[in-house]
Amino acid sequence: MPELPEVETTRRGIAKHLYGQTIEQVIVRKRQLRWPIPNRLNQRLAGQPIAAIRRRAKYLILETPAGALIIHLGMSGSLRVVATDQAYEKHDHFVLNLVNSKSLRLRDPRRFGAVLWGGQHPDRHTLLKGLGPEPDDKAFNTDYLYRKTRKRRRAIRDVLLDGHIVAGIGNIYANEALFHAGIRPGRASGRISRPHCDKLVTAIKEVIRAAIRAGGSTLRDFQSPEGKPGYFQQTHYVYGRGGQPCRRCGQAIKTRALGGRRAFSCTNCQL
DNA sequence: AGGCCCTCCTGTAAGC
DNA sequence: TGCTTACAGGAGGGCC
Repeated sequence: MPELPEVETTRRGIAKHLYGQTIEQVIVRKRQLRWPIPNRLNQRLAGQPIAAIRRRAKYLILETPAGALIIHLGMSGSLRVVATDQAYEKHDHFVLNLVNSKSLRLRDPRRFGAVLWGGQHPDRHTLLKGLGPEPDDKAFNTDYLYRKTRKRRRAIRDVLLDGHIVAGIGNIYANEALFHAGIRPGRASGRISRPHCDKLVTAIKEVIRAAIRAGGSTLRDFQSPEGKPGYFQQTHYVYGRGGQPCRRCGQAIKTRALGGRRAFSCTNCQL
């Protein structure tokens, strides 16, 4: 569910409650998420101060002197900080109680999320080590995307979803960025010219930056840790707008299945 | 090695 | 109204 902007919104929302705090207790209420939550997290983390909470792609990394906890929200995960004595909600699977009587809770109805032990070097974890650059990284530039797509037949939309090429982009922002760059989602990525790669890189950086500013997109499940919705979906040009008029030219937005996931485009504005 | 497909799970909404 | 079905923002893993 949550893509980079929603995960970053979550990070910012919980960070202010976590900085300088100490973990009192770890409670695993349902161990089987995408992978089983590791044993002994309570022994590892009880008494540990929270040194930082970072984001890499769609992963959140909670750092303590004893090691780092890696959290992924999957499709339906959300994190909130509430009073420890507040009743659990349905699907609250993982809990970090803090010494200040606050509680960080991971709620994840579909259980595609993950809680993993990252040790002293979470960025070397199997799931993180092969990730591509962040969209806002200087390393994610025209030359890089051009090079990565040469001789590739894959649809450009699917390339953007591949975290090993660029980190954190999901179906919403892939479709939105492609609209702004004027490229159809199904175009073979190897056939995209250098000027269009340039447009696309710029569009990705802008769309992601704007979405973070707006607090992400609220679709089915996502809300920020404060319970406020994200507002970016109000500025979607194509995603979720099948059949509706293009905001630029008025032609109906087309929806099509691409690799089992929907792709949205305006066939007039995008070539 | 690239690329395609399947899979995990529940909630929601559309369709009949 | 109520039952059934399709689909959903992720992404690793298996297979060709």
